[in-house]
Amino acid sequence: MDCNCVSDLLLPPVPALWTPGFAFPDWAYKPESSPGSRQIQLWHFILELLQKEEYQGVIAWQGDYGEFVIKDPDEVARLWGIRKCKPHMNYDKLSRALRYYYNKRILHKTKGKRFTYKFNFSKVVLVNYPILDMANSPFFLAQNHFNGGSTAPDCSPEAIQSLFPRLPDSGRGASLFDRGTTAAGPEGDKLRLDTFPFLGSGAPCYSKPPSLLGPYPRNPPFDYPWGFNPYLPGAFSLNNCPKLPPGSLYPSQFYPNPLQSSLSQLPHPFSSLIPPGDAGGERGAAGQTAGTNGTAGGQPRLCLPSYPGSLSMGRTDIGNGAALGERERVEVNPPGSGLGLGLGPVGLGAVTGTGQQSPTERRGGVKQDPESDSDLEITDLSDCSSENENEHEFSIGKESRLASRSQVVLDGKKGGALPPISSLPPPASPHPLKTLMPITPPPPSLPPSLSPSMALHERHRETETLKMIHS
DNA sequence: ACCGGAATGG
DNA sequence: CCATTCCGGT
Repeated sequence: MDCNCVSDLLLPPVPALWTPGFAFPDWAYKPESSPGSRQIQLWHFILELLQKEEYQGVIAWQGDYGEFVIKDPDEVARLWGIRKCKPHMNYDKLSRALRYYYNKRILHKTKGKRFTYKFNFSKVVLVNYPILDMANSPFFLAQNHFNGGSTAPDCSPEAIQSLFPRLPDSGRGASLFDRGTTAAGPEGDKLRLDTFPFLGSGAPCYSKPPSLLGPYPRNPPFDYPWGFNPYLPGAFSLNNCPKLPPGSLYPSQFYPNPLQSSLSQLPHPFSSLIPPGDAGGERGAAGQTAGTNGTAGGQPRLCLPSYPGSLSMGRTDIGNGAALGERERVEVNPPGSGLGLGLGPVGLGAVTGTGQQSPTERRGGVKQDPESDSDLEITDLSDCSSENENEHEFSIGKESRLASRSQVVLDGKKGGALPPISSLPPPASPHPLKTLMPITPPPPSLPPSLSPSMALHERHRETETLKMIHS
């Protein structure tokens, strides 16, 4: 049968980013993930749901960073079934699939809490547009921390390099890579770490990525080498971008673009660049329609390459755009390179007090008690280990390959489907910040010092401090 | 509810 | 590879 899944429909021509001076690697333009444009993956889907307000009654972030609760398992399964054209999908099966992620370290179960899982992004690397992504990725922010700052994120040159295959080297200025004397193939180039101060190895570990450092674009914490400065309006010529359909749950090709989402979260200049018209597109799942605005998913709005589902970060991949393999990846966690991004947990209290969760309590089982995890950020060492014995870093007993793979995860999507600022709830929001934040990741509980009311810069300071303490 | 093995399919 | 489906076991 041909269930008419939306996913089958509209597979838009590959989007592309034409921003001059900001070339993306070939793979970035690939519609889906590298390896043969796979189908949507469950965890991608989960993330998608999570970032959509419409589904908060069904699944939502809750608890620790990266932790989410499936409030309505059946519904989630149903949605997944629709997406995959598997009419007989049910939570049992879906959960089986989720369980497979344990080994891959993409997810793990939060024991003791029903229907609660947690993304493990500590090893996850945002591939596409790391810089911005990191800014948005609460996981990234948080987990680096939580998983023991020790668990360094991939800051190794290799890792980073793999992240920036051959990025922008826009006109002026330094290129991302040091084209060394010796010719460097796609593999030979060395990424200049200094390019990403916040990733920097020697550099100070910012508790937050640049884009979160300050409320306004005014003074970027640092300069962006290749002349690209996300804070500057010209950074992304959104105007020239071909638009894509809203990051809908369906066509995976439409994965929200990190970059864009990042923009949407950036202060005015950028957010305003984002074309309105967004989400909504869903066919109100189970009736919970997109309250936002029912604009059918007709209008495009992405201008970046769609999210490559599972890009492999293997540096080799890059040159050959096509067959990216997920083959052996670079050891991403070189023992020595540990430096974490030290990103603070700060999710910028987006949600803290907001109505992130709709009372769709279900089966009276799902506890909604953020407190349980709400200890300090630091506490979370448990995180992956919530029970996860073998969390001892990577060396997954199984296959190191798996491990690396999970890091590959790139995000892609995290913020993308955020409703355009314009469609966000009225400014009524208590905190201005809120608008800047991803609705997605709710920092369940912030240390007092990080309360949303705190000025951003203050927080930054604060975070820095914490960071120092931690170290 | 949750787990993970096994078989199977795309 | 990534699920999907089934299923026995906790």
